Amino acid sequence: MNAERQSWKEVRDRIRDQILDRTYAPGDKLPRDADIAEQFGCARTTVQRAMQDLSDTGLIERKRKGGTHVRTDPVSRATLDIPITRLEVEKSGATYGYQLIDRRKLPMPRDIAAKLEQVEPIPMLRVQALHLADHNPHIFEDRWVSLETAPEILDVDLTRYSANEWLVRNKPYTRFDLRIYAISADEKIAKMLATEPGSALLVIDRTTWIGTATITSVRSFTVPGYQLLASN
Amino acid sequence: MNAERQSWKEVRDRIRDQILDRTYAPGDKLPRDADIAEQFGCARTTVQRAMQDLSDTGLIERKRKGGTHVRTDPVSRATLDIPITRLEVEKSGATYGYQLIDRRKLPMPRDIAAKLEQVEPIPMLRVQALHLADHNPHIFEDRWVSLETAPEILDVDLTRYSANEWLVRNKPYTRFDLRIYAISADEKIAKMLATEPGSALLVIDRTTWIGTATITSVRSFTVPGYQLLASN
DNA sequence: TCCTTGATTATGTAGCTACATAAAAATAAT
DNA sequence: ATTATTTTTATGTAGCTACATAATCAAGGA
Repeated sequence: MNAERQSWKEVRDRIRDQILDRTYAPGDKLPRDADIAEQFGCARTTVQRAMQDLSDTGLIERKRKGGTHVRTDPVSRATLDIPITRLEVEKSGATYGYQLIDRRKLPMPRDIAAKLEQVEPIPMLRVQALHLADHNPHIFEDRWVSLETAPEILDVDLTRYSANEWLVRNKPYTRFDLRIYAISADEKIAKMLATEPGSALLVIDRTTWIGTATITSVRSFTVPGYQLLASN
Repeated sequence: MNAERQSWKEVRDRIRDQILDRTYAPGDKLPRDADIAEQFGCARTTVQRAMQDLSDTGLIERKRKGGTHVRTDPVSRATLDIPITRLEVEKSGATYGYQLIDRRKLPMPRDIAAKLEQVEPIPMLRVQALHLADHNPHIFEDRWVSLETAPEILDVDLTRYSANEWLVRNKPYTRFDLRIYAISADEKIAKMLATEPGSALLVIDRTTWIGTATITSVRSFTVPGYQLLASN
């Protein structure tokens, strides 16, 4: 007869349970996929999928020939979703507003060049804009856009549409880089976000590439109290 | 004869390219997996794997019977790795140091209860500790540990080993929740981190569960200048 | 002893088939 | 017309086989 079909998620959970209850302690070697498959009465494919998932989430480590080991130092691997700012605001139930502060072609400053991993200076458009939630400042973004990769941005009416939105829709990236930190608001930023100079702000630096070509680099200054959420 | 074997990653990249070059624009419906498979001369399984990956990274959306569509509002999905603090410090090349500030059984305060999604008050251990990098303050952690889920923590010598490390090694979680924000350092925290009151700090709130049982909730105050990195 | 080379082996991946499942579309019943 | 039911269909998943690949281990040679 045949055992019940079991999904790889069930198998994953059972293996995870065995790790949690110390059947397999940190550092221990797990049996070969084939053996586990036999033990569970399922196909090796299924075990492989389960193992792959456990490996992805950082609970185990797998090496060809070396076998599977329970990680001694499991990492917390969280998924961070960064949506378009407008959608984020609207999802919270607030009315979204947008305001262009400045837009001009400028030579690429040194620090931006570094972030873009760009040696040759390329023409760029600098766009500063404010995102509002219920008419209150929400995020101030200071953005540099490559005019080599995205020259069409020059024809976009940035007083009406945010570069954020236009780029995300029209210039999909293949790679990006995030940097999250806190700063004290200086005079200018404080005024922009209608807060006090010196208040602590969460800043999100994001740079995107398509292939090796640079698209854009943004520094987003969030309003005091802003929180980034993640989970698994 | 047979076409060359192709990996699902190649297939994924080719499909992604077609999306990037607007063969399939945002909102467009992609052909059925089977048709793409035929077009590419590979098995449907391979296309399925490729599609699954594109779906995971937020570029496309898939629905049974509904088919596959290019997302109109692609999300940036980043993976955030949060290692054990000691390893993070050591990886940066600095010497790690640890210092227990306080450790006591306390009734569970209201805000912690909320974070733990805990209705009934349970006995908890509060642990405050400082992580050092090259003898300088690096992260100050304010932690609440459930004595129901992790009673063994009472037997751990927390003056020598950090609760962070002990928990991560001994109490694997099945779920966690992250919250990242910025605060201005108050007197106490400033002193702890050897910085000025009012400086902007990145704070990481992390709560973990095993099943529905709560394990711990930590608030980590990072030293000024601390950065969280993520990428895809 | 050290280095190279080759065999071994556990995981990784592709292709196939078969069936499950959700959702849309078509049809029947009210 | 509107609702309920059935059929259709595209994705999702499991199991199988076959082969690829990387890491390890063992054997052989300088």
